[in-house]
Amino acid sequence: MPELPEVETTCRGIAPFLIGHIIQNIKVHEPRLRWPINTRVIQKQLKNQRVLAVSRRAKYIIVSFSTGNLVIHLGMSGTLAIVNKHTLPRKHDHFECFLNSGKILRFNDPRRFGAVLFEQTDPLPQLAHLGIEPLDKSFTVDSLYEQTQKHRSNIKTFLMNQRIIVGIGNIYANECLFLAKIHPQTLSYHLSLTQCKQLHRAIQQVLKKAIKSGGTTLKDFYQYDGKPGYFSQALTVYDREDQPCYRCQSPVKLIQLGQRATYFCSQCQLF
DNA sequence: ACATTGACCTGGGAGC
DNA sequence: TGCTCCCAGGTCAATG
Repeated sequence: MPELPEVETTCRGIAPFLIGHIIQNIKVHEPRLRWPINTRVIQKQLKNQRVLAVSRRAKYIIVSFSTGNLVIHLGMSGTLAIVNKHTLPRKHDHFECFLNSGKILRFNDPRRFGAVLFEQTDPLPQLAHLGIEPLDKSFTVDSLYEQTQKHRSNIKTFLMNQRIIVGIGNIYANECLFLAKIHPQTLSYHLSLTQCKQLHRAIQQVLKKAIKSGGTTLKDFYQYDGKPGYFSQALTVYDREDQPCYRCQSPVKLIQLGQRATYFCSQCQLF
């Protein structure tokens, strides 16, 4: 579930509890995530190490140590939480880091699509093929337009392709296209420069606003302190099939694109 | 080199 | 109440 705003929210939330603190112990309750957790390696590399930095790249969270990096992906249903040491583990708590402050960093993930890896190589192999950060200065209208001309898929699938732009998943792809008034089935190379301008603006606006709201909680996502994200209340088309469009009142449509639910207004969003 | 499809998992809701 | 079916925010390997 977690897209860029949720990962960013999580990252900002846990960072103050981690940076400068020492990992005293690690427990792996369930190593069978997307890639199996190598418990022995993680124990050896993290134990008694100080956290130097916490950062985000695409939908990955990177916790840096002098020995290497812990790379965490939340998959579809993963959350990270900071809890006190007496808080009992819940079902699907797969991984825990015990800090010298008495706090625990816990990774919970019912569907186990997430990942926890330790990497010593730089650059990190998981991140090698990732595209541009949409909130970065380098993400410009021109760079977006150039990319749209290079690809053959519809613009919604394009937006979700992590090799092109990172961090946008199904919810925010729908939301961005609604705000930009672009039909999701538009072929990316048919977009005009003007449409790219609108889309560029929409992407930054939607993501920034979602981060401010603490992300979107539909079902599984919670912030590091257990609070939900409040952007759900600001969703304009996602999960609103047959409900009136906030701009023109015509019913929001639902179609499948690239096997994903795609919501849009057929009156407002044009080719 | 692209774009598209199925597979990986569990849980919750709808329908019977 | 309980069963089955379908759906879910992501990614990657295997196809075309």
